[in-house]
Amino acid sequence: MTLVGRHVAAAEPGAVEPAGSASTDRPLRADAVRNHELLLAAAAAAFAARGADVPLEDIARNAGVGVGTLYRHFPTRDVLVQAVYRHEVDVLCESADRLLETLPPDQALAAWMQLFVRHVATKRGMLSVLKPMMSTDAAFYQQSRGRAVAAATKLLDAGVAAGTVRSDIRGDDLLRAVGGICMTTDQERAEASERLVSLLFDGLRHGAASGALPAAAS
Amino acid sequence: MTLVGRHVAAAEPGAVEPAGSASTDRPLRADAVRNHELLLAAAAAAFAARGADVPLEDIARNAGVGVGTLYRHFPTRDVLVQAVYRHEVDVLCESADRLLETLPPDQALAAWMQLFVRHVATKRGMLSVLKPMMSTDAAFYQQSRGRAVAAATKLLDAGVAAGTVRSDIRGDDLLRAVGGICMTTDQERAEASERLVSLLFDGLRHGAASGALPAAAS
DNA sequence: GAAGTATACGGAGGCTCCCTCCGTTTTGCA
DNA sequence: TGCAAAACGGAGGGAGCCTCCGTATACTTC
Repeated sequence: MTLVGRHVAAAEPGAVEPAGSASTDRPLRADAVRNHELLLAAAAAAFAARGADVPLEDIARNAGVGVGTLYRHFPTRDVLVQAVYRHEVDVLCESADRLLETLPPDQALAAWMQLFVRHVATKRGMLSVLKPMMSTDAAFYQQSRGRAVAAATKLLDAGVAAGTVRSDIRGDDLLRAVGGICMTTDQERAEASERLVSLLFDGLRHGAASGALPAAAS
Repeated sequence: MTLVGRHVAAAEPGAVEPAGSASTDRPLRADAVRNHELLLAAAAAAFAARGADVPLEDIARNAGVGVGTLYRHFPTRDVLVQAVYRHEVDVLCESADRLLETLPPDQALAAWMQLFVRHVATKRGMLSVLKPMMSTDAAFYQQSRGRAVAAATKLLDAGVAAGTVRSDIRGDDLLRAVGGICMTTDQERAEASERLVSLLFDGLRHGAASGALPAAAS
């Protein structure tokens, strides 16, 4: 998980720094990096538990940090929401690689789909803020989606190569399907989503090549 | 400008009392009716001028009324927003009848289309609140739209009957077109919308049954 | 039209949350 | 080890929210 962008500047929501690349400014001090991460984690938990309207002071307190620090890192509630969102997507996408290293492709895919369900469930509280921002700052969200699609594609491709996953499903289709299931499922019963998604996964295995050329389908 | 949802007490939106019509309960006292209308007017003006985040206290003050009174009539910001919206649609639809009584059908239609432009322009500030509510309470907004379509249809039909408006356009098409123009037009220049809409109107006259060309209405 | 009563009004007050400001602490560098 | 620069923290002044209850006003009845 890369981090350490640079000191987050003005309140421009939309100019969130991609943290990985070396930045033009001097690097953050060690304590600043630590607090940035603590705040991100506390915010994610708070948004998930209590919606996007949680008092920022609570988030600061839970992060073990003063409000001043919170505002220095995230001058605006919107900036914080976006940062949390981006961070969660980062984690999700990176976990795809990690899963591929430790599990057979199809199992990695199954596990990742479940992670995705959790991911969406966690975001639900933020939705009321996220949705308006999606039209305001469409590019940002498009990009996040793109990364998720790339991760899904990678997993699918690995499964196809191993012959354990069918080859006629694209990454964006998969994402749409899983996302749709999460959306329509009852709020409180995330476990229903998980079941439905694992059902979907079984579908993905059906008709896998198993070493031979995949059967045609549409 | 940074919005940020205030701590909003949960309350049932949905039960908005029209106040004008006789209700099943005992009728409102005269001063209550008056204040209800004053508040509605003040809220409409405030939302249009300063967005849906205006302090409710300001609205109360501009209505010449105490906050307590505002909260008695509209326990929630959402309730107030919905009430304003409904009221504006009411006014718009009623004006269709009034225009038909005082003007030739085609001029009534032209005038109404311009009113509609103003209507949309006025609503723009409320959009940030209105949009989320539209998914929450879709039936309500569907119904509002239905009434607007009915009004448009009535005007079109009158024009067709008089032979001054072409007959191949339906009410909902017209509304979609005008609404679309208002949406895509630049925020500040409502006057551009008005010009585009009057252009649209000229199109409506083209191919009308009779060849007579009435003078343009303002 | 006077008296009585249900209704409605108003705004002070208590509370929550926001966000800035600046004295204090920590970090990294020489 | 000493010293800036960077970062921290939280007190404090505002702004809005919403409730509560004493006061005023509108209907009703006689």
